[in-house]
Amino acid sequence: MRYSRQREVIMNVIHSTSTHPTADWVYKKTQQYIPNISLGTVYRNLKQLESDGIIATIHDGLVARYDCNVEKHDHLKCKVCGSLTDLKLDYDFKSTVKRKFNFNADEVDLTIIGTCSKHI
Amino acid sequence: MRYSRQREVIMNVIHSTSTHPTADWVYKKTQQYIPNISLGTVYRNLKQLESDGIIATIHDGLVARYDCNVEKHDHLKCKVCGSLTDLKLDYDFKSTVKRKFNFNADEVDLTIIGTCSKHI
DNA sequence: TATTAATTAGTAATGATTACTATTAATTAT
DNA sequence: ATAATTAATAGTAATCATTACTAATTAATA
Repeated sequence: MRYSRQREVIMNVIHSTSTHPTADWVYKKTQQYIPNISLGTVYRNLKQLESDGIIATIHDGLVARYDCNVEKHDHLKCKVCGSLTDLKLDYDFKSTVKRKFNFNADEVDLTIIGTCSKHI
Repeated sequence: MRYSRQREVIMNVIHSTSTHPTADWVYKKTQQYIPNISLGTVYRNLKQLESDGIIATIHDGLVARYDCNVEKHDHLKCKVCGSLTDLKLDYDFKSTVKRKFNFNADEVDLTIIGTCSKHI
């Protein structure tokens, strides 16, 4: 993978926020630095950065969000404002599903849906 | 909500499988009974059945799947064949997130990704 | 049986994402 | 430093899942 200014800006934009932005949000933000950047370039680079393990993709309903936190973690999703917050829970389901289903678990995708502290 | 043959067939189709079908799969299946059924009708009814608590929607990556099992449960997703299997795990995260984040949890969306018994 | 309003088929529109192509630009060998 | 090579880009068209729209149909009801 060789250098491109577009990719560098995209990386910086993603690392500048913890809001788990969508591709469109990243696109609009990068346009502030490279006005004629293409949406396809954003998508291509996000995919590339993910496969290089530099960012992570979160499927939030029907849109993809991107996360610069690549360590395994879980999310809190607020029904009211739609915000997504990182958290790390403690669990170990691997042995359970191996025993009960002979299923080899690799990862756990866990989101808790509810109301965040701002809207209680 | 008043009776329609389309909705009845859609319900029967969903209850005839445990594969968590997509809207398109349901559409093709209902066409075997009502050849000129409209895809929009399928979507509208799936949404209606969900809001009546008769079926549940599962967001699998970027497509929606539908489940006649409306009791709270979790899923095993196989990376190889894409299959989705129901299971019920034991956990209680509500008190933890209330204490740590003052977050009011309503539901947990939990999927374990890995390899199912058929492909080990 | 006539009236009313929910439901439908068919089609167009939307929104997110991917594919395509000619051009540009980062690297590499000269 | 310059030319050759090829990854990456901008711009646009295409795709896929889903939703919106509208005139016609049909289940419930008075």
